[in-house]
Amino acid sequence: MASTQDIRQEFVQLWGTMGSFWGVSPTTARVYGWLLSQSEPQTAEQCVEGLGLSRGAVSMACRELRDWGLAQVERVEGSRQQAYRPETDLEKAIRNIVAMRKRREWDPILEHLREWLPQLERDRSPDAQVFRERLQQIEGLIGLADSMAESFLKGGLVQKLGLKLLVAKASAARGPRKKR
Amino acid sequence: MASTQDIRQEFVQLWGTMGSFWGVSPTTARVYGWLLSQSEPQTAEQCVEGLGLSRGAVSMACRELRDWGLAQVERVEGSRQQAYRPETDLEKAIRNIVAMRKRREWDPILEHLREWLPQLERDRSPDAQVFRERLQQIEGLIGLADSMAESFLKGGLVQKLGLKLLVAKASAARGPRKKR
DNA sequence: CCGAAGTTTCAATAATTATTGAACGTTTCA
DNA sequence: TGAAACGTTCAATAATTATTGAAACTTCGG
Repeated sequence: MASTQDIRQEFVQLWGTMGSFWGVSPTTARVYGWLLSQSEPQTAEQCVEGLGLSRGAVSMACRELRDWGLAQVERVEGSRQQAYRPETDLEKAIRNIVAMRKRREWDPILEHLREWLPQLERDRSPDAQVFRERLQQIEGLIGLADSMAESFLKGGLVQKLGLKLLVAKASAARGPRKKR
Repeated sequence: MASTQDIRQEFVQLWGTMGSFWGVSPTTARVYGWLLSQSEPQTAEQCVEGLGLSRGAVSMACRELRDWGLAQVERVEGSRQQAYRPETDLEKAIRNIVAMRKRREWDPILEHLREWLPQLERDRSPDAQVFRERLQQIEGLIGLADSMAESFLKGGLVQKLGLKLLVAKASAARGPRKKR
């Protein structure tokens, strides 16, 4: 049967594979997972030992975590060491990630689309017409996603929408029983 | 000034960089972009010429697009060639992508979490306690994301929620004028 | 059944991305 | 001020992922 230590390692590994999902390297994600799995803030040394990474890799991962607002650095009492405290409010963590990816990735795409659309209007060929319509559709959809992201960043979309969905899900489960 | 051809190339390139966003290789994403940018379904040969890719790469990209439900294959009249027609309903496209990623990536994570949680209860140390609470939080949040994804897949979340947001956005723009 | 036209496969290679570790900084305190 | 303890950087290297292209396969008309 798996010990807490085993599960911790498996969790850290799994969490690492999700790195690409939110745009960081597996190592950075693993370090965040490691921090989350511990009750106390961890020093770089502890991360090195726990994860089998090089000193440099831990340093870079922790810096990236700080850039994303996913960890804070603290001084350890009576030592020169630093310890990293993870952001444990996951909704806040997600909000930080969404904000950064939106700024870095979506916003430039929207800009490009809005720059291209007027230029395409000058070409009256049916082919260019279709292309323009497609870009317009894309612009609309990404614009919508952008609004949703913004709304999420401002308030608690998760609270409002999430609760509604959970209630709906619960009542659906209560009513017609699960098939099979 | 940029011609339609130039813009098409830039768009295809940009679209390619978004591949990692939804979990396919840049080439696959570029081929989808190319198909979207054309008014008529394209043969493999046309993709090769338009994108400067090898025959094999186009073949693999198109297969992946079919797997994701993002393109259909059609026979060309009076020829043995095939032509690829892209899914142009973008909401449907997104739904396909969400469905596949959910199945491939989120669902296994949820399974693991639900397998680990009971095992952690046997360890009564305060450390394991904290770890368990963190995993519980994660499980709750991913579970919520899962419900939201499911709701999106079933009905038109975009229609319902999107319209609401668009209206809110429009009225905000009407009221207080844009700053600067 | 043959061969031409087209498509797919996959081992080899190229390109990209992640990781290391040794050298360089910085801080602290005797 | 010096040296020990710790942190950071980045060029070199390793690992991973994407792409090619030549060989194998399929389909179809004659």
